[in-house]
Amino acid sequence: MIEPQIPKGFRDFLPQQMMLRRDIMRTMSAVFERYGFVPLDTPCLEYARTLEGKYGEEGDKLIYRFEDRGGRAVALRYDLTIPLARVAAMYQLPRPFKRYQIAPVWRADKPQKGRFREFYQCDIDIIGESSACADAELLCVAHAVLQALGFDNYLIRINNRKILNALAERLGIDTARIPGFLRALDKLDKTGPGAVLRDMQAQGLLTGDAERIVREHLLAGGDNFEAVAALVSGSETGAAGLAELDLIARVLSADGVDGSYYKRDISLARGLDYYTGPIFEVVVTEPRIGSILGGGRYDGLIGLFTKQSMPATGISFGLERLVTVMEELGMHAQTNSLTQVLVTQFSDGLLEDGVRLAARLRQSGFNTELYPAPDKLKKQLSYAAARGIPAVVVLGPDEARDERATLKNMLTGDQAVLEQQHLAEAIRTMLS
RNA sequence: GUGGGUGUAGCUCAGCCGGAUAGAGCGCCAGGUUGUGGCCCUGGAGGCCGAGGGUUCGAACCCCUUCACUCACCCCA
Repeated sequence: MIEPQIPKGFRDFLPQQMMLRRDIMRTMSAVFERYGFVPLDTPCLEYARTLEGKYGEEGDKLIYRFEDRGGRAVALRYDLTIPLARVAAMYQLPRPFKRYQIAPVWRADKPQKGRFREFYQCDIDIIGESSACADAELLCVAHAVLQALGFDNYLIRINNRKILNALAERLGIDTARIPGFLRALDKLDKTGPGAVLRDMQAQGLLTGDAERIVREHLLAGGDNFEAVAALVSGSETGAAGLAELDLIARVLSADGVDGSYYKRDISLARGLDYYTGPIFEVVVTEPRIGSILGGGRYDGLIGLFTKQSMPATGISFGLERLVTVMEELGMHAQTNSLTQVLVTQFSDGLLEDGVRLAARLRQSGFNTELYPAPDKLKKQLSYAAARGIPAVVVLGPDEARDERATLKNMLTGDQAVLEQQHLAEAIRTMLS
């Protein structure tokens, strides 16, 4: 006997969980399509060189990489963005190109709460449009998806790499050290200003008057976004970044997104190296699970795969995290079955009658099961009750003799004997 | 990659300083009700106490090793 096991960080999705996941994916797809996004899929396997060097030092270590039988270096996709960039470079797509993709990605990470080695991302991206209007639309979609799923307790954090770069420049931090600067800054709401300052000092980032500026503008408390904005508005990059965020706010507001759902946040940095403009993250307050969505503009990325450079922006929902939050908050009714009607089987002699009746009910549009054996009625009713099947049709010798059947409502316990030809109508009424 | 925690029935767990046939609740199966679920009552099945080694008269309990799971850090969805 082989001990049944699955690799660490990988999971089976049993029906109960699969139904929740499927519902979330359907809701998302519907919203995506309502905003004009079209579906796309790419292989799970890419050549390693396609993925490597795109995610920063930490990211590269988490790529599942191996050699195929022909000795080629291949890798499981780490996200959906790089494969999209590859696609955008390989095909002549109409632009702006708006696609969505819901698919698993793999990271050789150590699993923990809400974090797995195989997990699903749900991405929307807009390629070929440099206006921040495109970024804003992504956030409108994000908001619409979360609303459609029943979320209310979340915050869309918005920042801009241009502003951060202008800030770094103002502080005299050279380009090579910006990632470390951002990493330190990103921890502001987690570890507090003191720790951030110490981190920056330890990295030797703060020379000249930089430390004073950081203390007074970034870590002083109050509206540090405004303070930094004032600091960088003189620089061309900084001003451009600020203008983009203004445009985004205008679009969100006009789309009817309440101001309480989003916030400009100077400490949002995002880990990936490839972001160049507006960046986003959505956090939920209740289960502390990190972000449920992340993304931003990556204008330079597609240029890595083709001479023709192309602006692009995108966001990614973490399906697992949405599921975790929805489960912990009891936001979704759990079901064990999608069956609407169970036809009981009374005895061998009534087998064909049962099959025929079930077939007719299916033709009428009901998800219908015929109980698979002539067990005791008690057992058949328990089967329906345990799965939450709302309607049971009992077809015994008495009923069969004169083309009738007993319809039982499992929620109320009510039942009635009906002509078989009136069953469908009665079930429809019962289920509505 | 670093550091904690936990492994006992299908599930959630109890089992005090080592002591006899290892327990509970839930679930499952059967019966009470030979054509009726949920509630109630009765009974039943189901455990190499994660694995290996050691200490001991005696180990689920103590020690070592190992594996698995889990949480946190780093980073991220």
